[in-house]
Amino acid sequence: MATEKAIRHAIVEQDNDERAAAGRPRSEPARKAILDATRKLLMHTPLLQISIESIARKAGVGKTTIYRWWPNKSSVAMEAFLEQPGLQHINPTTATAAEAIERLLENLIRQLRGHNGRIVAGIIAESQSDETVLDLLYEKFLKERVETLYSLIERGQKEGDFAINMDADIAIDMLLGPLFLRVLSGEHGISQDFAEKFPKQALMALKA
Amino acid sequence: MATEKAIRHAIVEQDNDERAAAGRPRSEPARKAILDATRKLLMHTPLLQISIESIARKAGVGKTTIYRWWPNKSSVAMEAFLEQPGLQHINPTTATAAEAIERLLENLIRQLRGHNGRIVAGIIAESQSDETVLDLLYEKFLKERVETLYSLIERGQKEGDFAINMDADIAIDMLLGPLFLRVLSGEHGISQDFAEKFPKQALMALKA
Amino acid sequence: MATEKAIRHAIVEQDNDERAAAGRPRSEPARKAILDATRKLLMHTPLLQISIESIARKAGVGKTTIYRWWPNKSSVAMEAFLEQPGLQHINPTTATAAEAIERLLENLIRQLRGHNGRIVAGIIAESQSDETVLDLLYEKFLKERVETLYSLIERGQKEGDFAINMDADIAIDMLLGPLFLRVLSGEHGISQDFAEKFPKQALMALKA
Amino acid sequence: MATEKAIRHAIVEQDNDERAAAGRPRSEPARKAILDATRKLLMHTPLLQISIESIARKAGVGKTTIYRWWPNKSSVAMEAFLEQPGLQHINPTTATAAEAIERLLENLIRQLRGHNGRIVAGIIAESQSDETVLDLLYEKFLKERVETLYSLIERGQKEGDFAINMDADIAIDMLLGPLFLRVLSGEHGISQDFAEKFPKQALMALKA
DNA sequence: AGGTAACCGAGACGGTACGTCACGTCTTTAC
DNA sequence: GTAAAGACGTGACGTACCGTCTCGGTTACCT
Repeated sequence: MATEKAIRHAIVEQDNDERAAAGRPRSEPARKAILDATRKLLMHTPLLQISIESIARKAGVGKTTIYRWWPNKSSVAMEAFLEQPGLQHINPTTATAAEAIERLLENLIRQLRGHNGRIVAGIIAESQSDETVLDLLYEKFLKERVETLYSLIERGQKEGDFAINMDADIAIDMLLGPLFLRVLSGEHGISQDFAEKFPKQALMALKA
Repeated sequence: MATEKAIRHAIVEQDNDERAAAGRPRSEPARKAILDATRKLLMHTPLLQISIESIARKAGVGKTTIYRWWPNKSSVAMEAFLEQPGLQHINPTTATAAEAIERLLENLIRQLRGHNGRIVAGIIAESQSDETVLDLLYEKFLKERVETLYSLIERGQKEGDFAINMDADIAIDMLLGPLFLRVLSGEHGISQDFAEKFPKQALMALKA
Repeated sequence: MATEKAIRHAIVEQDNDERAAAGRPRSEPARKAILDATRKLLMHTPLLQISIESIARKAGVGKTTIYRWWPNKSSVAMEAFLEQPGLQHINPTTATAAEAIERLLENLIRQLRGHNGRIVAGIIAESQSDETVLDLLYEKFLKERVETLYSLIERGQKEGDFAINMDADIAIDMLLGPLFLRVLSGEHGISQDFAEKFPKQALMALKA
Repeated sequence: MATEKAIRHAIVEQDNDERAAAGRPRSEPARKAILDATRKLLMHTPLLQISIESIARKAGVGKTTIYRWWPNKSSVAMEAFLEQPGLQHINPTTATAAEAIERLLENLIRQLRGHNGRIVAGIIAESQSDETVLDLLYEKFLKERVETLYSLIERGQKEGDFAINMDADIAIDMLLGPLFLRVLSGEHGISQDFAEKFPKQALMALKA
């Protein structure tokens, strides 16, 4: 059923080129109020302790309006998270694959520090009882970055910069794993020290 | 209060050499029933969806008995998890630091595949709203392994096997991060392919 | 506002001799669909459990169309009930007042057995939180019968058939009370046995 | 399920002679608070418009505590109604059956005037979608009175005071029907005028 | 013929209440 | 003092309807 709603949602999002559907159209103010309220709550409360009711209350919105458009609170949190400015993936264009990966990691670290880290951690936590949430997080946030990393690693290998006997999937895990480990490790997430040292050290590990 | 109980618990566990406290002693059958029931529930249900009530029901035990000895369900799950055979840390004694790390990783992977991975993932998820749980997981399960890795990395660096300009903390993250990433990534956790390739590839990354 | 709508409704019904109002006229098919759907739902569901939404759904009609013409579901149910054939009051013309009353009661019993009884019971029940509904039921269904009974009782008293020291209002209650008591008593409403015996026995009670 | 709870309730009520059941006993203050709150709400609100939540709120009690002991709000209302002083049935002992019936009716009228009438009307209304409620009302309130009337009518017939060709069931309906009709007729229920005249006139109807 | 007014279906909206579940605490009897 | 049992106040769940609203579209009368 979660899937059903997610699909409906996706369809509604996409068929804006066709003529408007019958009935009163979705309220944009309500949508914004919900996502704003969610973002504000996520500032100082772990997702697990946030309830749909508290979001509805804070947004001045009926519970049903939330349930009509999102299957669960993780999805709301995810949309609130993804809608922020500065979260789009930018494909780094640099001379070498190594440099591009370094930029990508720096960028990702910047995006996952502070509140955002807490939010992502909350979503991952919640996903442990609902796989579709995790899939959505991958699809909407990670996929582009992973695919970019994949091609960069291949390029680096072809150009002789990176070890040739290296599984790309595992290499990607070694680039992203430490990040998420820190994000999930509570307290203050990614430290300044880690943010500075990790991209360079990760690259070293890929070198031939 | 969680902390208070955890401490009481620790004391109770350790003062078995002192004279017995007054009153009826703790019921060992009840303790076992609780942990058994928890393990069975964890086989096919994510921790998030398990309730203290369901554990009590399944164990044929009063809720109070659980609350008396554990501060929350994550702690129960953790004790159920740690009490299994084959989970102790074994300090690998081999010729080289590299080989020792490889053994340690292989061992850890073996311990985190299947159900155990789901349990650990559940505990990490739950920890997002309660830091003490994460601390306990580190203390009881990860600490020894991390410390061993730490000294092995230092030894490898001294012996010239590992890169000298490498932050040990980050290196450890690169060894453990991919593991936990897989464990948390749902579905079937650590794949056979990953299990075989990762330890070797991780070591490559440390090499000078 | 309920009153307002009821009044508007009444006007609309009656001013068919005046020139038609501007704008699209009321849709007769929609009106019929609503009343039909209501009747069908009332066959196997108590009024209390029927919702405006379920009527609209079943009738293939917008909720607004119902709210535009009826103030609440009891009014819809009542119109659905009253629109049936065989429910009009027929003033019995017989030699004696006693016989006329007997005919009237027999007729009323016939009209209130089966589904109709359940519907009336539902309307009375609903009326406990909205007096206007009860008023409407009296006005549209009971009034004529009560007035007829009133004059028949007076006639019977004048002709010496009925006790002279008898309050007519109370006498009417004794004629109608048992009927509605049975109708409201659930299960199967008015039994065959009651239907046969009551009119005669009620008359006995009026005799001088 | 309603039945299940009602049965449980009944059992709990009756086995007070056996030894106390395990577990924390039912809270008498909570029970009283619930019934008091219900009575107060019924003073100025029809039962249909009262919600379990409003009762719980007013009583300072959890919703579950109500659901634990009563299957629906009608049952709560009924117990609140029946627990009042002066509602017990008193078997009138007088010289003649006629006088006894007159006393019984006077007593019943007294018990059903004012608020109590509204409450009973609300219960009957609610019962239209749940037969068990009506059964309970009969069992706990009406049964004794009906049985007493039954034997009084028989006695009156034997003694030659009442018409012999009279169905006792229907006679009882003619005694009680008008009462309930008035109670259900909204506004102010049983009028002073009715209260004074009805018992005598009803008796006249039974006379031979 | 075009304008306009009221209708129609669809369905989103802010609400209220539902009946259930689990929480963590408490109060009882029994061991 | 611990244990099982189970009631307690609390609060969130996800659902059903409420009565209102806002759309695009329709249908009749009135210029």
